[in-house]
Amino acid sequence: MADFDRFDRCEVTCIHEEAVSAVRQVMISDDVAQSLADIFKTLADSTRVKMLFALMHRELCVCDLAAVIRASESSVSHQLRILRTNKLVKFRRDGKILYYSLADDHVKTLFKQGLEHASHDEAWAAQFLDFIK
Amino acid sequence: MADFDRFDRCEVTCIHEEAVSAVRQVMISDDVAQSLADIFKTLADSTRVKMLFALMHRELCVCDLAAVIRASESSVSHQLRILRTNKLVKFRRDGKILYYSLADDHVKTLFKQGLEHASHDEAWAAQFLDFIK
DNA sequence: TATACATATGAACAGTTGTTCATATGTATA
DNA sequence: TATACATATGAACAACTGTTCATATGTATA
Repeated sequence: MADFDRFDRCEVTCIHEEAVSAVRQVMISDDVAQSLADIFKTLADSTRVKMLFALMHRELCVCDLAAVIRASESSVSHQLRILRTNKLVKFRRDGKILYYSLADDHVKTLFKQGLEHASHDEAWAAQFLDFIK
Repeated sequence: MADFDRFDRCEVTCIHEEAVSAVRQVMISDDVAQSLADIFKTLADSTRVKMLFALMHRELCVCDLAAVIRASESSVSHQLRILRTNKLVKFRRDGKILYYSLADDHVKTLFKQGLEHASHDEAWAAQFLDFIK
């Protein structure tokens, strides 16, 4: 670590010292980088993407969610736990049934940005961006 | 699949048919869900998050990038390939040195949204959101 | 209290991912 | 053309992730 700070690792000969120290000044900590990565990790699975997209439309129970995305209820339940842990969804109970819904609007915004990046100038994303609003 | 479409799987008894078919109407395709998941997957690693955050500040060569985030040059090079493939970074060559930079502003926006979700009412994200602009 | 049922949880397993180490590629300079 | 060096790539391996299957929990109703 001290070695790193002095830029004196002999294997590395091309370092632009000013550039490196300038960027280090503003660099995020490992913890923050990890938190950020964790959010994206939560969204980095097509099953969860489909679940969140469905919940964007309306609240749904576990079993409906499974039917909508054509997945097993067990799988959906496992994934819901991940979404719950990461505060992306909330739920209310009505008898035996749990109704899940989006915790807030962050997911919508993230999906919007994600689709805009994915689509570039392609047209297929237009209707979904439109739906997201 | 026909079974699914008719909602007649005997194991599933709690389906709200109207809800399920309503959401299916607007549901994204598997391909779109996968594309969206792939974008987030690209951002779902703290090494890549740090690399992108560094490149948000200024363009850097592979070796500088490695020094900034304290990772091996080989690892950084592997990760850069992933970022290149997913069109998040671009590069220019100057002699033997390759300078990498962000491909566009989508990453900034995604990080901003991600941090806002992660931070909720916590203060630690303020300076980074401020830096991102 | 017994039964049914919606959902949750745990263990197991295959598939994926990130790092390291060794080696290859491509560019500049002697 | 030979050497140095910045970067890329491939193979190998450990760590992680998502699904399935079996089982548990919790709630309503008979």
